[in-house]
Parts: sequence; C-alpha cells; structure tokens
Amino acid sequence: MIILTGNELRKKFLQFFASKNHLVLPSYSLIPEDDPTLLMIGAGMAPFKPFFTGKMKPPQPRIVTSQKCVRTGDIENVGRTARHHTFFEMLGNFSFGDYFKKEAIAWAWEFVTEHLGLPEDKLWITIHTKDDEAFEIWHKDIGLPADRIIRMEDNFWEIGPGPCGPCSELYIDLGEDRGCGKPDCAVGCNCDRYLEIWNLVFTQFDRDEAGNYTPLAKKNIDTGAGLERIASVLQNKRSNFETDLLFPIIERTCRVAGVAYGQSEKTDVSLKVIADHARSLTVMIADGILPSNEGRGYVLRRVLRRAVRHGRLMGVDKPFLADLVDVVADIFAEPYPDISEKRAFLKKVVQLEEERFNATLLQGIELLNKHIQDLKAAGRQTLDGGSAFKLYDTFGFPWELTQEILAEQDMTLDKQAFDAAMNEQRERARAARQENERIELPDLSGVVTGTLRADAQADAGRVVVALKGGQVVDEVHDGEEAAIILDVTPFYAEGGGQVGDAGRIVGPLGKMTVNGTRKLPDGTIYHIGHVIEGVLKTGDAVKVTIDSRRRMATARNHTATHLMHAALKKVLGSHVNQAGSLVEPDRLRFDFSHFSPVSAEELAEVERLVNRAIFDNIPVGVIETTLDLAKEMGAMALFGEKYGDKVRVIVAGDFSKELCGGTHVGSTAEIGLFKIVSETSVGAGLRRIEAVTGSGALEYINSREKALVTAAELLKTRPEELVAKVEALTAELKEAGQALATANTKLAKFAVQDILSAMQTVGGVQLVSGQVAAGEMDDLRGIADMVRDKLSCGVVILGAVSGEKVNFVAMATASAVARGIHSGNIVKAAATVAGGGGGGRPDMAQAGGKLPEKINEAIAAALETAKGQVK
RNA sequence: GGGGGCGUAGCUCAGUCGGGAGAGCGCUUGGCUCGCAUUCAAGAGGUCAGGGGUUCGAAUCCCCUCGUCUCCA
Repeated sequence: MIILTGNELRKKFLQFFASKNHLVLPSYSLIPEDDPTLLMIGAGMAPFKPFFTGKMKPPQPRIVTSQKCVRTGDIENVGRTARHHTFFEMLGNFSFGDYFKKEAIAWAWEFVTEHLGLPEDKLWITIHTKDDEAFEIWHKDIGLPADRIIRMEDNFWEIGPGPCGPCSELYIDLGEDRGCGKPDCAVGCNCDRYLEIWNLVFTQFDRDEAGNYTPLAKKNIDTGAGLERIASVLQNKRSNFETDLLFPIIERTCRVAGVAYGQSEKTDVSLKVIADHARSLTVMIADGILPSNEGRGYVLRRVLRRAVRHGRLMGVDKPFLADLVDVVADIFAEPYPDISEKRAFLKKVVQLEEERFNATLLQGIELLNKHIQDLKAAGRQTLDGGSAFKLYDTFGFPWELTQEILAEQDMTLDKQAFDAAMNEQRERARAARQENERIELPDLSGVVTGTLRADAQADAGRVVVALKGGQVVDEVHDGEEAAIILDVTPFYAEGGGQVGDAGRIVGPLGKMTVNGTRKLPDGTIYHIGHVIEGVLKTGDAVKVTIDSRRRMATARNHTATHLMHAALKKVLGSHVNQAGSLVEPDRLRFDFSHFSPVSAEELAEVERLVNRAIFDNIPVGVIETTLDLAKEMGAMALFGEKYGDKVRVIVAGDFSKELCGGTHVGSTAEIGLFKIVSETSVGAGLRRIEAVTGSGALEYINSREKALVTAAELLKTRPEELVAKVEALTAELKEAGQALATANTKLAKFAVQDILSAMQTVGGVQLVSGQVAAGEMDDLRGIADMVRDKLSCGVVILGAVSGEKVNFVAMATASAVARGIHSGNIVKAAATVAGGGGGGRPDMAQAGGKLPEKINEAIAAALETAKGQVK
C-alpha cells in the first residue's frame, strides 16, 4: 500500500483518468447552476444531471472531477462516526454514452490495486442481485474469486423517474480488530471493519412515471469515491478525521481549547464536529454563500453555530472559528487557491457571525433564567415544552443548552412536548411547501447544438429548433408564445445578471417579437417571444434585428456596474464583493458584502469616482484569456466564477478589470452620467445599491428638479432659497404653535373661572360640569386639570365639541375617589347619551360620542351619575 | 416557501385592561466649586418603522408592507 497525502491522492485520481482520455474539470461551485431543485451540490454527479438525462451534450463524453460536496441531512451523526461529514470531496469518473461496465470496473480495479497499492485479497465487491454482467466482469475479466463478489438487492441507484441502474461497490477489509466481532460480521455490516471506498453506478435504464424500466440507448457511468475515506485507508488512520485533510484543524482546536485529542469520548466528538464544520463553512462562504435565515445561508449559519456550540462544550467562550479558517485555507491551498485569496473576507464573515450568535445566546440565557426563577417560585422542576420550544424556535437558543442549564439547577425540560411542538412546526412547513417549479429543459438530444454559434454582426439566420411550452414543434403560429433557436444569432442571452436582448425575428411567412434571450446550461442561445404574424417554421431563413436602444441602455448600466464595483472597493475597502447583480435597460441593482450602512458621504464619493471615470472617457476593452492570466492581470473574479478554457476580461483603463460575459460600452463616456438612487439592506452583511445612467439618470434628476421647483413655487420662493425658506417657516410655525398654546392657556383659565362658578356640592363633594371650547382631547384634558387643581374634594366633568364628534373628560381628586367617585363610570353615562363609549380610571377618564348636539344632555346625565356615586 | 419574536428620544429599554408617551445614559444651559472630577436644577430631543382598518378614543387590537432576529423546509 502506498502512503499518500489527500492532495496527492486527489491529483493521482485525476491524472489516472486523464490518462484514460477523460477531460479533467475543476470542482463546480457548491451553488448549483440552473437547478432550483437543489440547495447545494451534494454529489459528484449533481452538476452533470443534464448530461445524464441526455438533454444536454457534455463537452466530452469522458469527464473526471473531484467535486466539493455539502450534505447536512445527517448532520447529527457527524463527529460520532469515523466518516460522516457535512463537507467532503467526491472523486468521480463519468461516461456519457461512451464506455460502460467493462471499462469502469477494470479501471477502478487498476487504480486501487496498481496505483494505490491496496492489497487485492482485502478487497470485496458488491453487485446488484440480477447483474450477471457485472459478476462476469469481476469474476472472469478481473479474476476475483466468486465468494468475494456479493449480490445485494439494494445495489440499485434511482431517484424517482429518470435514468437509473444497478451499481457495484468496492469494499476494503480493514481487519478483524476494527470490526464488531460478531460471528456474522461481513460486508454491509454497520461496523468499521468493511469500508466502502468506491461506488460504480451503471445507468442503463430509464424509469418512467409508471415504474417501467426501458434500457437506455446511451448507457452512462457515474462513479463516486470519497476522498477522505480513501485517504484514511492510505494513511492507515482509524477515521477520516485523522487524515491530513482534517487533523490540522483538530490540532489547532486542541490548542485553543486546551484539550488533547483522544482524551475523552466527549471532547473528541466536539473536536471532530468542529473540524468538519470548519471545512464546510469555509468552503461555503468561499463559494459565495453568506449567513442568513433562509436557503443556503441558513444551512451555513446552522453549521457555523453548531461549531461554536461544540467549542463552548469544551469551555471555549471566545471567538475561535476565524482562526480555523486559516487552517482550512492552508489545507486547501493547492486544490482551491481561491479560499486562500479570500481569506480575510472569510474570516470577517465568520467572526461577525460568531459575535451575532453570542448575542442570541446571551439573550436566551436571560430568558431562560427568568423561566428558572418562575419555576423555583412555583416549586416546580420541569420546564414545559412550549416555553422550551419558543426559546429555540423564536430566539434561536439551542435546546441542548437549555437542557444543560436546567440540569445545573436539578431541573429538566419536557422533551416530549418539545418534540411534539417541533414536529408540528415541521408539518406546517411541509404542508406549505409547494412543488418546486421545475424548469423543464427542452429535450434537445436529437439536435446537433455543437455547430450553433453566436455572431454579433449577424443579421440573418435559420430556425433550427422551434419550441412551444418546452416541446419541440415544427412550426409556431400567430398569437403563440414560443422559443426559437437559430443556427447563428447576434442576440445576447441573459447572464451574469444582465437581461437578454430583445428584438425581432422575421421569416418569409411570419414575424416574432423577441422579449428576452436566454441560454441553456450548455450555452445554446434561445429567443423567447410572441409570434405576431403568420408562421415560423423549422428551417426558415430569417432576418433578425436587435432593439439596439435597449441594448445600449443595458450596456451603459453594465459598464457602470463595473465602475461602481471598483469605486466601492476603493471607498469602502477590499472586503466589498459582488453578491448579486441585475442589469436592465432602466436601472442597475448591485448587491455586495459590507457590514454597515453606506453613509451619505461614502455614497457621494462612490458616485463622484464613477462620474470622474465617465468624464475621463476611458476606452473599455475586452480581453479573451485564461482564468489564470486574468487573475495575474488583477481582474476581479467573482464568487462561483465558472472555470473554462477562455474567460473575458472587461478592462476600463486602470480603473476596473473584471471577468464578465456581458455587453459593454466602447468607452466610459458613453455612459453619460451615473446617479445612485438608493442604498438599502438585503440581509446581514449585505447591502444593495440601485443606480441609473444615461437618459435614466437624466430622467431621475429631472423628476427631482421638478419636485424642487414645485415645492419652491408652493412656498413662493426660488429653488436656491428653498432651504432658507423652509428653515424660516419651520421656526415661524414653532413660534406660532407656542403662541397659540399660551393663548389657549389664557382662554382656558377664563373657562375655568366660568365653570367653577357653577359648582354644586353634594354631601361635601364638589361637582363641576360644563361645556368648553377645546378642539382637541389634549386641550380638554388641560382645562380639566386646572379645574381639578382648584378643588379640595371633588370631580370635574367637561364636554367639548370637536368637529362632528364630541369629547368628554372627567377628573376627580383622590379624596373624591375615596368618597365613591368613579370618573370612568361618569364619562360612560355621558357617552351613552352622546352615541359613543368611554372609560378610564377612577381619577381620570375620557370618552367620546358622535352626537355633538346632545352634549348638554350628556353632561347632565354624567352629573346625575356623579351625584349618585357620593357615599 | 411557511411559522414565531422584535421595531418607542442620539443609545439601552419600560409602557399593566385600549383612555395623559416614560426611565437610565448621553446632549444643552444654569447652580455649587479657584478649577476639575462630582453633584444639584432646568431644558431640548418623538412620524411610537410605514400604510390601512376597528373604535368616541390605538404605542397598545386586526390586516398589509418594510427592516431585523429566529426556527422549519
């Protein structure tokens, strides 16, 4: 057996299959492209789905990759077993209608025995029960004894309808001492003795909705071998965590936590969890995922917080994950250099999220302490499931932590009720979930798409495919929504956030307006639109015209986006990275990572820099080169940038260099003018800027100016004096308000005199009532206040007409309340008469009604009620 | 996509049953003091996130939107 590092193993695998004429592709981003049904890439074959279904043609029939994968389905097992991970790399060789079982098996055997030097007598094979073909190859061609080839019923790979087939797995016997010791221990046993190292899937059937299996004309091979697993075998380690792909992270964590690996079961689990999670969170962020409360971002957040919690279990209460990002970046320096390059950014994201989590923990502890006090006061020892669940569900406090803290107080939580609440939540989510709208790829297996091309100069072409509702048809008619594929097209497809071109396709017998242009994952461009006249047929020679005004406006916004991206980096710092971009003819929208709102000054500076670049009239050039050379030039490469042979770099002098496939202006001056319209938040650590250029900017400024002029006209002044005018008016208004208030107070004082003069006394309690002029409830209360303050022991009842309504207020001195006066009931009596309602405290109450004409009658009724209350 | 919490003065937050918008810190001014720390007093500061509804009356109840936190998928 040969000892190899993880990096050597990965390289060796790729090289081996390259020598068998496979195209070596770098790992795809974790974010699936054009596949909304997938949250994240979780298998080596996932990026190749369209090739397997035959709907899309692969660049070559033989491909080999080492694919980054994230799976969080059985996250609970991570750390408890030798090889569960949330992040792993899958080595795989793929055949799309090319070689099949014979070669796949032979090469797998050749690789593990000759290139990895695994001992032949320790290798075991499983095949599907009915797969005699595989048995023959393993037994006859390879020469493996029949008793080491085991037939298993569940060696069949399928997910719903679609391509499927039997599979064959390679196992290695790691020796009796690694096993469970049971007499029936064999391949397939749950213990660690027999380790599955490679799964070869032979997709040879197509399963339809009814469950019928028909043999595929073009059979495929899809294999997957866990890099970490094989590394553990080659490095003679008992678990994946001890390989050089993970152990450095454990070592660093040990230093931080002050523990040693192998000391106790409990800390070992935490160390493994942290090592695993550190890898997945680093790679996720490097692929452009940011912590959030939904989708992929939430997966990331959960993984990160779980790691923090395990740190705390070992007594680490200060942030530590950012350090581990360094270790991960070092481990992956060779295969994934982008991680190293983005190191500072990754650490910042991790650090902020750790701090955020600390805040939620503190909040949760405070809430839990309140619960504990309540429980103690009530002499109880079990926290009800509802409260525990709310702590978890609403405040994000880990329930295990709740349990631990309760245990310190000799208390428990009602886990059953907690689980019930959790299941309810799950059910709710499941019920609400509607089937993800699948983007049906048109079946283009019968079409040669390799000869199609894009040519910006083209003004004519031929209809190669016509589509209606995702189905290939021979012709499309007047009034129908359709999609057209041309043999050559000048249309630019939607991509990189830029909307596709619009325009017109005119054939000999019909016309179609093109509303949008899109691209299939293999690059085939199709035009979506509405047939407005006659008919378009496959084979038709057509004339094409592009809406050039729209394209020009879009190009202005696109180039401006690049300039703004560069300006943002200059003004805010290098942590600014594009997180999303939308380029339309009317506006541009740009999302980027930044950790606080962008101040007005910073926005003004960005705007100034961009406009200066526009006024400098910098030529915009397009350079086609390789990704490596582009990076050397210092071009900004975005997250999840697709690696291909050729990349386009858009260069605007020294100001901006960025990888991009979109349309741009020839020189920055064509943008005309750049104006930021808004700056908002789109989530934690993410900001969004919307801006306009060219005629859009002019329109924006015009509408602003119009508002300014109108406002100035309304205030009878000129726009340039508007600010001074508004300041003066505001001061004047305030003064007038104060003058009014003092005048009202004076008037109120007279009113108070008036009302007091009509005082009655019943049983020693002074009763005052009357109607006053008070437009607002506040004024009415003010007057009542003054009247009450003149009373030694009494109650005041006042009414006032306010527009079409009437208000009442009653106030009583404390002594009067002691004598039985209840203001609330007094105003209720008034309100009943006046067609309303009311209430309040014994010493103060207010009410209202809709019948102002009954104000006197109402006050009289209130007075009678008050009289009756005196004890 | 679905559920829950939160949004009140510059900051941290209280606001009970629907009935008078508050506290602490900070800020301004003044007093005590040779001066400073301190302390005392007065004052400024509010679109109760925004919009709609119910009600005589809404920070408070209902609906929608936005922001933010959180759980589920």
